[in-house]
This record gives sequence, structure tokens and C-alpha cells, in this order.
Amino acid sequence: MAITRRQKDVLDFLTSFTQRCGYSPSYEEIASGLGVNSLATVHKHITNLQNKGLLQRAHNRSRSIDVLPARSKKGTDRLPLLGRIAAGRPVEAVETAETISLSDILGNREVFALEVRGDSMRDEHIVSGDYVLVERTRTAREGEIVVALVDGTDATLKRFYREGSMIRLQPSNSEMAPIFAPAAAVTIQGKVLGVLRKY
Amino acid sequence: MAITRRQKDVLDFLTSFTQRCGYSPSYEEIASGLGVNSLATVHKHITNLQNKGLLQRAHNRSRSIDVLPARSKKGTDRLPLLGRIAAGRPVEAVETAETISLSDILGNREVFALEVRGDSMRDEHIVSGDYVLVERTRTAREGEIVVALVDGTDATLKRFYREGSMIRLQPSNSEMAPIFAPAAAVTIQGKVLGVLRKY
DNA sequence: TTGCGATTCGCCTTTTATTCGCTAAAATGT
DNA sequence: ACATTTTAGCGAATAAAAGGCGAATCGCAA
Repeated sequence: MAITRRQKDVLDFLTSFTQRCGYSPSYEEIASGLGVNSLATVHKHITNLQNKGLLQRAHNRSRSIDVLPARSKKGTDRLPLLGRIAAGRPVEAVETAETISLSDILGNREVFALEVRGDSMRDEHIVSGDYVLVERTRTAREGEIVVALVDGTDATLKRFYREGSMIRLQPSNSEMAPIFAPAAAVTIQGKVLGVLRKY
Repeated sequence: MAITRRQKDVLDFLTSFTQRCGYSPSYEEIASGLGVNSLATVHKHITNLQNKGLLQRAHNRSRSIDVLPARSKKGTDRLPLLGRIAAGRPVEAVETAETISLSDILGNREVFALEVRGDSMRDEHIVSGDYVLVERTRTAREGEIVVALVDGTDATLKRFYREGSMIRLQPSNSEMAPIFAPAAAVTIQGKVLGVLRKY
């Protein structure tokens, strides 16, 4: 997990101290154990290790460090969900174990991606260049965003509505008109599970 | 995607060093381990191996090389990119070998996710409920979308502009005013690499 | 309320990664 | 056989992260 030499020293010290004593060391004890003279240095190490998810600690509590069992392989695809933005709080130190990954969106379904061209879903905040993540399915529920084929020729991204024997494919762009077609002429190729954008 | 003799040397060295020490070698250590005299050479090797997907590393981070277990290939996180939508062609059978995954966006950087609240980036089509994928960094370039802390209290998502000694943090919402602050009062916590949305 | 450990701050030094320009050999395509 | 691309290498300059310091401050628990 990208650990430096010194960080390993710290981690090793913590592990063996805790092993030996049954409780975790104070910062002062860590400092002398490592041969450093400043508690600030120790604190920085501990904070870094915590950010890497290798240990846990309670804020401002004595001897509250807890070395976590060496995490097995974390995939590149799983990343920590640190909190919410624009909530008015610094981002770091929000110790949550939460993570997010593509598989949270995909489940185990058969999914493919499409790069979006055009602005037909602009009001849904899906814009040109985005990737839509699409589950391959032949049916859709009212109001879902689908990839639909009309008359076997045009694949488009629209919201799906059933109106009697007709299908309405509704763009999310006030400047564009909905498509009406008989149910027989519309093939659903999949429904949108998510959106991915890359800057 | 073949591997060259020299590249295998590098990979083997990395594996055994990491095995031996519990942390990955610095470029200097790699250089002497391989008997080359230039860090640039090492850097190029590492970059090439990374491009081949045989290892990963974080940008500008010490000892962050991580040799990947030879191709486990789960498949959940990598999905086929079938083509473009709204281009007027049925989706299926396009069979480009292209794929997309989170790691295409993330590279191998240190990344975390934040759930977005509020509409300050609405005109960029980042809306409440979306997840922004953020690289932890302290600097930003002109015009990038950043997570910034103003006066150490408020974390917000804005576009970053430098104006003399001042920083302008520009929301993408015509109803909201930009924030001007002296450079010293603004801390960049990261910059946005991508967006993920889940329906 | 007081004391001790934890936290934060500003500043410095060392370590490490990245980039640039250049050369040359090997592999590859036409 | 030739042109082109990829691999391998060099040294130097730069930039960023990691490691470090002492002092001041904060917060919990006794």
C-alpha cells in the first residue's frame, strides 16, 4: 500500500509495543522508540499512516492508536468515500470506512459503456463526452433513461414513457421534441445505471 | 504487450526488494540494484511497466510502487466501450476492443471520492448526489476544478483561477458569486479527475 | 482546574520523483 | 533495405514529498 521506510519503522514499533504492553504507546514513547525529538514528527507519521488506512485512532485520546490488520489487496477500482463536499467542513480526517466503486453501480449485471454525443440529455446533466453505463436489457420501467432503437436504425438516449400503445422517448432538453413511436417500432437496448465523466 | 528482458529485470528487482524490506525501493535504490547510473532510465522503465499495467504507482510519491499480481482480471471493473450513442447507429456488434474502467480516470494516483451536495457546479453538470473523484494534491492549475478550503473552514467545489496575489474560486452556477481570497487563505485539498453518478 | 498527552503551526533539511535534452541500439513496418 | 518507432541509456536541473524541529495550544479526565 505504498509505505515508506520510516513509516514501516513506525508501524513496526507500534505493533511490537502493543504486543508487548497490551496498550498502545503515548506519542512521547513513540518518539523515544524511534529516536526522534519532536512529538510533531510522531504526530505527522501517525496521521499519514491513518490516512493510508493502516491504523485507527480517536481524536485527542491518550493511547488510542489501533493498528489495523494488513489489508489484503485493494483493487484500484475501490476508493475511499471521504464525506460530503460543500457541507462546510475540511475534507480530511472524516474517518469512514465507506468506499465506492464501479461495482456498487453495476452489481453483477451485464453492462457496457457508451460515449455520449450530443446534448439530448443536457438537462439531466449528461453531456457530450460523458460515458453512460448501460445494463443490457429489453424492458424498461416508466421514466427510466434508456438506450432505444427506433425503427431499427437510430440509437438514442432518452427517458422512456409508455402511452397506450405508443412509446414516448423524451429528451431532457427543452429545445428538443419527444419522439412518439408505436411500441413495435421501438427496441430497448438497455437502461442507464450510471454516468462516468473524465476531465 | 510483450515484456523485454530488461523490463523483467526491473520487475524482478522490485518484487524481491519489496518482499525483503516491506516497502518499495526508491529510484536510486533501483538504479544501483540494476547497475544503471541514471534515475531517468529507471523512471522510464517504471513508466513503461506502468503503461503495460504490470505495476502501479502514485505520482510524485515516495516508494509508492506496487507490483501487480500477474493479471488477476476480475472483469467487474473493466467494461467494454461499445461506441457512441446518438450517432445514429444500433449499439450492438460494434465490438471495438476498447474498454473503460475507473483506473482510466484515476491513473494510479491517490484518489478519494466525495459525494456532492448543493448546486454550486450545476452548470458543469455536477449535481447533488454525484460523486466527484478527487486526486489529493496541494496545487492546481488555472481553470481546474478543485476542492478548496477557504480560511480553513469551508470545503467547496469550485473552478480555480489565480489573479495576482488573489485566488478566485468560481462556482459554475450563474446565480452564485465567485469567492475571492488571498492566496494564503486558500488551501487546495485536491483536484477533480472525474465524476460518477448512480441512478 | 490543572496536568498530561494530543494537536497544530511555521519553518527547515533530506530524500525522492520528475523532466529535459541528448545518444545509440534494437525492433518493426513498408 | 530503408525509415520509423521503441527501448535503453546518460547527467543535470527542478520540484515535490517525507522527515524533522521547538513552541504554543487544545481537550479530556482526574
